[in-house]
Amino acid sequence: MTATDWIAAFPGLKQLEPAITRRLVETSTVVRLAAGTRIFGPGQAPEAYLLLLEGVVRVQQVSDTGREIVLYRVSAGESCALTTACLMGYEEYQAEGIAETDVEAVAVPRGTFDDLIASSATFRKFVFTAFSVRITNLFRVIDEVAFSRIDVRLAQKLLELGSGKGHIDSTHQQLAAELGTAREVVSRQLNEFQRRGWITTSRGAIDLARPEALRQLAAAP
Amino acid sequence: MTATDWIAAFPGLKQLEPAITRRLVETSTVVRLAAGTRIFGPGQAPEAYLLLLEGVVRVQQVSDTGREIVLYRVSAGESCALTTACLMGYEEYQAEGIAETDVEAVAVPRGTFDDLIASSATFRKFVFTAFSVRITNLFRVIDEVAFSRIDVRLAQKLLELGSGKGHIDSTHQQLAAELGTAREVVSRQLNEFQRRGWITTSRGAIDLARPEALRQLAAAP
DNA sequence: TTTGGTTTGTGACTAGGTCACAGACCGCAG
DNA sequence: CTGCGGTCTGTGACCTAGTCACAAACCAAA
Repeated sequence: MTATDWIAAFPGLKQLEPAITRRLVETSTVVRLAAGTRIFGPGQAPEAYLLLLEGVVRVQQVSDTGREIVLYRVSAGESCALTTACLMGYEEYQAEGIAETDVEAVAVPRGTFDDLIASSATFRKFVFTAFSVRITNLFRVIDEVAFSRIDVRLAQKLLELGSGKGHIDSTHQQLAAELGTAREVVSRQLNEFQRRGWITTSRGAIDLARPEALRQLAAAP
Repeated sequence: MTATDWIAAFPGLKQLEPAITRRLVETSTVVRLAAGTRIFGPGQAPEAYLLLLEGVVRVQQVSDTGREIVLYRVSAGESCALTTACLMGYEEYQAEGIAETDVEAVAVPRGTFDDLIASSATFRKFVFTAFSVRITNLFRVIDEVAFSRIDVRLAQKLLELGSGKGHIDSTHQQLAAELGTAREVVSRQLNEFQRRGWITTSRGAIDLARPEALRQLAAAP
């Protein structure tokens, strides 16, 4: 990945006007962050607009009582859109962003970001679409936390995390943090799933034995 | 309120460049909506950027099971920021906006909004700050729904709704929708508050007898 | 093989959401 | 004024989920 061709990784940016593209490429830098790095958090404002080339960033919230909940994830090809709102609005961010894997990203400085927003309708569309997706997503999170049963939510999360390989490397505690619930609750639900033969568990890992059964539960009203 | 002086109602817009101000005033229209009007909702995309001059818009979500939760309110002097994200990103909105009182607002057409974003740093700042505030707020909602006790949340809500006059005109059902919980739960908590002498209740109304007691509960960890 | 940290299991209890239904209250038509 | 229908509130029984305390299992490094 050289400094000049990363634009190709973002479908929404391919249509950018040539002069704009040059400005973007010239002033941005490609940064690498090790897994586990805290990218932003309360009292730690982000100072650049991030476009992810590789890896995953997890955005989560920690309550006063120490319980956690995952708000959303940013993957390759996406931007840290909400971070930007706070970047632009100078508000303090309540959530924190953690590099879940090694991350490679383009850091667009504040000034360039502002210029791009001003001068390119394509870039505006790109940024606002990203916003839009995240916000719709947040609304879904609120809906689920407030109104969905925990077994349904856990089934959904298992399918989401184990998509494809049918295997998940997470502790019960980590799954609880995903859902914003308590570890014991996850343990009990997993036991129930295992009793029904839907999954098999071992320390720090889960295998989906009957994903279709989970899918049926996940689709419950 | 004439068509030319409403800008004064928005502190963030006072610094706008004169040419921009003219453009904004000339292409926007002041609209009036009766209390109860549904301004936007699922399958009903907003087609203008709204700046509230008078009244309150309630943005809420209705779950499949019919339960509701209030996400936030937009008051005079504020903008329907999140709506705009969806307006710009062309995403379908999951939530709905209801005029809670009679509402007077400036409707800025999509084209003008786009022009303003492009040409005025002041307007950008205004819009992004509004975003920022809303998102921070949404994060707080998620935190409270996921981790706060219902008695604490109800006490907070009573104080919020009864600010000043110490009187609230809401049914238990409406309060439940504010918090995303069930009516019975609210009824029981209100009975408990009344038993302690903190409030007095009557059909469709609540009076705060000892707000300082509620405040103490609301501040609980 | 011991030791210490991490992960998981479990029982007892509390908080809160669900269900079913009863009664209270209110405005209004007769 | 008196019923009447609709809305609002109260309540008990029950279920789900979160909390607390503690034990057991597992793993890795000393």
